[in-house]
Amino acid sequence: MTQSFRPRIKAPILLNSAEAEIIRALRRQGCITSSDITRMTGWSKAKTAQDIRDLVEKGFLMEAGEGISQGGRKPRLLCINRNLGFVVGVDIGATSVDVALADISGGILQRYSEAADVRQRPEPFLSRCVEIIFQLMDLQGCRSDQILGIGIGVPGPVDFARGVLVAPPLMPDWENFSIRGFVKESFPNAFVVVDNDVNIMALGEQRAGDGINVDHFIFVKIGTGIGAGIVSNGKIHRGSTGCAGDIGHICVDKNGPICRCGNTGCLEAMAAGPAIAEKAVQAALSGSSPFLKNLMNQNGGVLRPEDVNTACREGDQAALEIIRASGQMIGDVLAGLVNFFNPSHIFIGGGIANFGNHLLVSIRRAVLRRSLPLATTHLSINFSRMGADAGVTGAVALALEYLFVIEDQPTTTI
Amino acid sequence: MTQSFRPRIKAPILLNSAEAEIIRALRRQGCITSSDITRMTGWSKAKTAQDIRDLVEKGFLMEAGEGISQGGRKPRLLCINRNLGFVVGVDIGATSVDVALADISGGILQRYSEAADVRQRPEPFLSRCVEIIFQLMDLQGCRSDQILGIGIGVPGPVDFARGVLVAPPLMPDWENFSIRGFVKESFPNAFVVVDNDVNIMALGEQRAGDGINVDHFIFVKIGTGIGAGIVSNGKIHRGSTGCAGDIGHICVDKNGPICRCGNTGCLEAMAAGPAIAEKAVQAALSGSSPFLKNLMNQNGGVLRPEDVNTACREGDQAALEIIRASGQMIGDVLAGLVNFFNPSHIFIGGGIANFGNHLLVSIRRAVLRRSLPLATTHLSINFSRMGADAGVTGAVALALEYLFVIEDQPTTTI
DNA sequence: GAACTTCGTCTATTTGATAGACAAAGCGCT
DNA sequence: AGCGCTTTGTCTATCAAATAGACGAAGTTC
Repeated sequence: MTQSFRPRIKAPILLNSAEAEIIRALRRQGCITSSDITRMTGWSKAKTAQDIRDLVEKGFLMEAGEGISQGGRKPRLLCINRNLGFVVGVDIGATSVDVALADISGGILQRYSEAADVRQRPEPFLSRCVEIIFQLMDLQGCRSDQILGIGIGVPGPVDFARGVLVAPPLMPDWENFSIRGFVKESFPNAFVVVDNDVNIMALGEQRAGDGINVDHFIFVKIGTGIGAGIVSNGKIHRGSTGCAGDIGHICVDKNGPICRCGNTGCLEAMAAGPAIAEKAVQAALSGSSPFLKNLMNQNGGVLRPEDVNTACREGDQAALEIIRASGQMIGDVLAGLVNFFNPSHIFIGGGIANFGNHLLVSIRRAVLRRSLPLATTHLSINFSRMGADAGVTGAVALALEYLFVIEDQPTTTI
Repeated sequence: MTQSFRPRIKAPILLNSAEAEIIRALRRQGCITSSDITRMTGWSKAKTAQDIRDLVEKGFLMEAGEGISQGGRKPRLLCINRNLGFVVGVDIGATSVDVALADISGGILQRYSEAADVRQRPEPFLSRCVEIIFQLMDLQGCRSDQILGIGIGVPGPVDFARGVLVAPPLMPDWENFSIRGFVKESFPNAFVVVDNDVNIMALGEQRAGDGINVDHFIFVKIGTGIGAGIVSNGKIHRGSTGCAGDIGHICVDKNGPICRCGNTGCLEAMAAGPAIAEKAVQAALSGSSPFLKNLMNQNGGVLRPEDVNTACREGDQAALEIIRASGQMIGDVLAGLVNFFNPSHIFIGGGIANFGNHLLVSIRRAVLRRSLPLATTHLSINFSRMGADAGVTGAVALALEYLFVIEDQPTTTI
């Protein structure tokens, strides 16, 4: 054996249920011994040993030295073969792109973010993404054919089965463009999955955040737009055409302003980032907030949503009022969704997530006032603690979910 | 063998996945041959024959004569042993109770409805239900120990795991009362499952109505109250505390009337049966509807929601307006839920379901106006065609779902 | 150093499924 | 009626997967 062992693997990776169980245990625990598996699965020692031998032979597992003795002979440790392959998570936002390179068990190895404008055509945008991926691969010493899965989150309605955007308001040029096809040209061995950005954030929260082991939750992203990722019975709910969670265009006030969707008084038009900035400009111009006026002059006549937050921290009353109003409108909509969906957790993320407690308190108050007691007694509403990581973590998780496919799934209901 | 074969079975019935597959095939097709099973499962003839022998021995299957030849030897037909046991479905409404006795494959054998007042204490109410069940059993010649499963739907929020009502507005005396424990005293062999009435209607629509093979839908019941049964990824979504679907208390107008829940402008307070009747009384008194005034005098000063429907059919403009207003409010709420949940179907049932097209058109129009195009292009909004059957059919399906338990479910995700 | 544990391998055995031979039963054509 | 062909159902030999348990290697504890 003159050359190091490097099996050629192609996605998707088919596993039988026994193999899946072993790999799942390894993902959770990192390192594990053969008799650990025997104990947790109830299999005989021989079967466990045989399955492990097979997985090692196929290149999924490798030995990792000896463990500590439990009062007898030292066990041999097993871990996932991190050189088998890699997965990539891409989180495309309206104004930025986040890329992560991860090993096959979901551990992030390299990470990179940069500003980007999603309104350009998909080809140059995605070419730049691919370039970033190659740079991260170089840093890690990873070849193109070792990329086995790529998960991509995009800020618009996705037809999940086809992997294309349908009528995306932010990025009209992307409509029906095959993101999967374009990316796959550079990574022939990879399985490419495209999903809505909020869905991947929800997935990230479920896999690596506070949403772990939570059966029913809603991840609300508040930024330029407002959207929700939904988890029902432990699974992402995408809806019949894949556009579930589009709560930004729920009506809060029939007599409200006109939204870019054409309707009046949509939540997004009244409570999202641009609306907050617009209200701030008005407060500055009307003189009700000297602080904002000052900030606006410094910024060259423009105010961003973050400026309202800054003003609020400095004790500016008008800014506080703007944030409270936003929180209340969001809370009013969430109250209805809590009655309908009865989640145990609501996680709030996106650019607004660092707006601190004033926003959160307003949201909570509105939800508690308008939801049924049975639905709110055990309801937790909090900012996601994952920050910008939720997106890429979820994109990596999405890639992994579709990279490993379990064969022979028997019928689950009668 | 002097006595006919009657095995003693106790719920829940444990099946392995092969047995489950056979029984599922039999449920669908009614009668089936051994080689049919071979073809649809891909198993060898020997395995199929062996499994069938086992199921016949256990009493689940029985032979049903010979089938027609396919060009060779005649096959022996197999069917489910209908004498093995029975299940019961009970649909408790606010003012009525529906009971059905069904065989083990869900076919309804006997059915009975009567008026009942759910506001009384649970013991006498449920005693009457048990009495009805025994009467249906007598008609069918079925013994008490042959009842293997009982599904019960109740009009209020149910803690599904415990099988008790939690803070039910319609039936406060039932709070925390163990329906399961009470019913099980009369049917020691039965597995008793209690669920919300709207959930069982959704289940009925899914199993025996137009919801078959529909992954994501909402069943909306409009009657004295308004509630929704939710199916996500083909499964009932009950939410974290089991009260999902309580859409009757979503706000439609902050300045609206006070609801019994204490809030203002709830959908239920403005668009459900009592609100319709109340508006009709006002229309009668104000003189805007001579027809309703006439009807009210005939009824002794009282108007029911059905009277508005009658008036509308006769061309009464005020009644039409009342119905349209209700439909619009319901549609406005559903529009938000369509954006959030993206179902492919909405089924409308309950006492209002025979209000005809005016209501439906108003609902559809409101939903289409306020929902996103991607969510509505393939959305169907229709009355449930099951009428009063949805409840009991679903209750029977619920009982069956928990009566048969498939062992050794392997992990489905990695 | 003796007694007891744990770990990992190996063998004999059991269990479950398969392939394919074969007989029974039926159809269609001459 | 007879012949060839098909389908059905049973039986047997065989293969594959999992188990139990023996056994030696390697460690710990007293």
